[in-house]
Amino acid sequence: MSITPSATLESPLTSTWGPTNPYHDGPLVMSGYASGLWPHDSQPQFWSKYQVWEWLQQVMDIHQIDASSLPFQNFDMDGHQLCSLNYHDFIRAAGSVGHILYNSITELKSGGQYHLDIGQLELKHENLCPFPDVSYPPGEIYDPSVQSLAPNISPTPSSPEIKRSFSRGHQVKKHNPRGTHLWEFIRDILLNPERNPGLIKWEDRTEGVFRFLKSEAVAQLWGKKKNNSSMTYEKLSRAMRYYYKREILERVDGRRLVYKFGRNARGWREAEK
DNA sequence: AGGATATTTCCTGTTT
DNA sequence: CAAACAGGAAATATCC
Repeated sequence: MSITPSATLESPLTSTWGPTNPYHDGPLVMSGYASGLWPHDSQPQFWSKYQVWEWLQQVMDIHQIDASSLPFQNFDMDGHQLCSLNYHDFIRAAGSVGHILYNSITELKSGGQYHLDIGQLELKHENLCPFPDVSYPPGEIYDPSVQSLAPNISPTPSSPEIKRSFSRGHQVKKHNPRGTHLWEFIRDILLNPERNPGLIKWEDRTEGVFRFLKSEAVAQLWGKKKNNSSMTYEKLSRAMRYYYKREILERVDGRRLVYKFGRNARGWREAEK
């Protein structure tokens, strides 16, 4: 599997994503996925090149790794090709973050279960991470600044256009304050069990019930995303409660720290119902 | 410039 | 008692 040195370096996806990105080298580079359109309902094998990039961006977001340090050009491929890469391919293509990406895609491939005999589906034990990861402190507040991973893969001065605005088909609809809405942020963490340091856990996957395991850590991560270091679970939960009225979340009383996706929350289901 | 949307911040009271 | 949960109000941040 060669990493395809990207012949089509600047494909159609290189428009620009926000000429107004106020924080150039800021801690965050903003996520780039269109709200509600995250293709989690499809198998990675079927992702388009664009979706592969969205996945890359999301994994970077969740790990608080500056996405500009990731050579997206090395992933100029569709989901089928992505799924054929082995661990070393990822290391070659992404350096030290390669193993995170590998774990993520492996998780998605096996977790996403079923057919598509592309020849993988090896290892499917989420508890058996084949590679030692940067494991976040088990019971500590996950310190986002611990980018112990690929802190520098040469900050590629040539601004890697992770950007979006793929005028293809739909997308770019509403407006959301900086990238993702809170519920999408939560959903995406849930959908990335790979290196999710036990922040949130599914209680009932098919029903959309989940529980915060490390509420304050999630709040910190959310705050990090919104560039708000004073975010707390107290405040985050207020925002969560506002979702009840909008039916993005359903109330789950009795169980503390437990929420459930409502009819207006999209993209969290396994296959679709 | 201004309205709409989505939180963020604060707070008082209740429940677990 | 220490967390969570509940919502109302008002302040903010972004978007378009």
